[in-house]
Amino acid sequence: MRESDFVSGFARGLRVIEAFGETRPRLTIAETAKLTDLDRATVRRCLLTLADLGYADYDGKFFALTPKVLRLGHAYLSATPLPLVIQPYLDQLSEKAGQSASASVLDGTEVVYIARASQKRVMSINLSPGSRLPAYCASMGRVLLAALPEAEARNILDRSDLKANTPLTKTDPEVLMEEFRRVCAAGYAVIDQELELGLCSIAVPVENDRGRVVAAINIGAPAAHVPAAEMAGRYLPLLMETRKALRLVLQ
Amino acid sequence: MRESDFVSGFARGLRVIEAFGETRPRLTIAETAKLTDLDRATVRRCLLTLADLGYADYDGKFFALTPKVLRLGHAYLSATPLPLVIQPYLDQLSEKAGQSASASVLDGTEVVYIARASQKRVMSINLSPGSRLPAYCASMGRVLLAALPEAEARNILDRSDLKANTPLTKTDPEVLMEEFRRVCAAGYAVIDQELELGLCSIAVPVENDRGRVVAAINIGAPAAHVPAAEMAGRYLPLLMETRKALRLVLQ
DNA sequence: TGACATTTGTTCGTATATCGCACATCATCG
DNA sequence: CGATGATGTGCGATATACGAACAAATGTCA
Repeated sequence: MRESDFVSGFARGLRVIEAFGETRPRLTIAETAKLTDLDRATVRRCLLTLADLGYADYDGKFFALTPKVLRLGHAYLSATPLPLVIQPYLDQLSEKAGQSASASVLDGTEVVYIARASQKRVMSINLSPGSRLPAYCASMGRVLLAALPEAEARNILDRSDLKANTPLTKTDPEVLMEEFRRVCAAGYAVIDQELELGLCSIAVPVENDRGRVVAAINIGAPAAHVPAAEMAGRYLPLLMETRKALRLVLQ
Repeated sequence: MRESDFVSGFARGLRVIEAFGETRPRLTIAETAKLTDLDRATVRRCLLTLADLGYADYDGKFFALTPKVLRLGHAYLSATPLPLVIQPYLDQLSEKAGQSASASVLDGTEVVYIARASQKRVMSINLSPGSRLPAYCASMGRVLLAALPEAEARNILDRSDLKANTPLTKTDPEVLMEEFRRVCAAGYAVIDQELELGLCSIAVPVENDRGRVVAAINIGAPAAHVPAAEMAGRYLPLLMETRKALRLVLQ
């Protein structure tokens, strides 16, 4: 691609949108400039453009995104058949298992939830389509990374912030790579409270009819209710069944 | 705002993103140009920029959005405390009612779902945060429109495509305006299969501690299970209770 | 099949719009 | 009041959009 085939004004604007998020509901021009590392004048023009298009509100001091920006993300969710196709299977899976079931894809070092069927319980995880988790310590992340060529998986690990969310979190790249090989061979991954204490999950990859891994599905359960050792015995058959059904419908 | 405070390259790029969606997973340059009414060369630059930034994939012929664009919409969901605060209340509400509960805000002529707690049932509605419904025929839309000054509500109706989704859908602007006045006085709205046959719902507005309407919450139920006439009797107390609790925590 | 018409993708020159800097202005606070 | 930090603005250098022309692919019809 030639350099002139790049619209830097557009790229700068997208960076401005991403500056919002994670407890940053309202930003001033100067704050946004610092976060994006762009010139204040540039940021100002982008923010005023967003406001003019209705993607942001402006009270003269603070800018805040409006629900209209959801259209941008929604363009992906509604344009991609994947979430729509997977949802009913997920609903069924969740009902049969009596636990929450989710589907996700890989984006860089993170898994992104594209669909979810949650069970109403006392301990409920606050996840919904669009939510992100670090791939290295999530069950779906493990199967998605395990499906990649080793070099790619290692590259993603290198770029990941491998921190111990709990005392059980595996953070050593070598240990993780070994785990990926095990997951690849077994066809599923179990996480025992590596993301959050008290939470276990089990995931399997989902392939399309050509055998390419296009997503992962998982079942999450409270460790107090289902010990990690029992996850596979209880839920693997259900997951495998769903995986097989999806393989037939995903082109 | 001066004309020079508008970054048209950015605005054009956002239009390109929105061109995807609704059964348009993959677009060529020429298709996108037609949809956005932009020059092919301009569209090409925008799409290549998206691909370069990882927001889109390009196979030499078709462009497709990647999960990364969800970050843009997610910037709103995670930056706005509203969805996060409302979710646990919604979970509780859904559990007590034994039906799906949702929260939404108004965006133009549509309501946008910002949180949802769904019950696993045979007949389950496929809605999630980011989903959109026309406001005029949705229960949450009715209470949100009813909370606006009459002139504004009428303006939105004028801009709406008032079509009869079912034989029960109200499409006459005068009838709807009258309905808004009734909803405003009663403090809740009931929809009897106006959006889809077999689906009833009831909604109430949610105010912050200063009394401003910031969202709406609703409960949806199969008409076969709960006739519209029984919705208020069964669910209004629960909704009012949730509304009252939210009013205390929303600043 | 082959010739023609149509559509699509790409390149290029130039008029125009945007960027980033420097400076002006304004508000806040010790 | 001066210092600090924020927003608004004018201007030259630079980057981008537009339109047209070209190249390549695709479709059409005899």
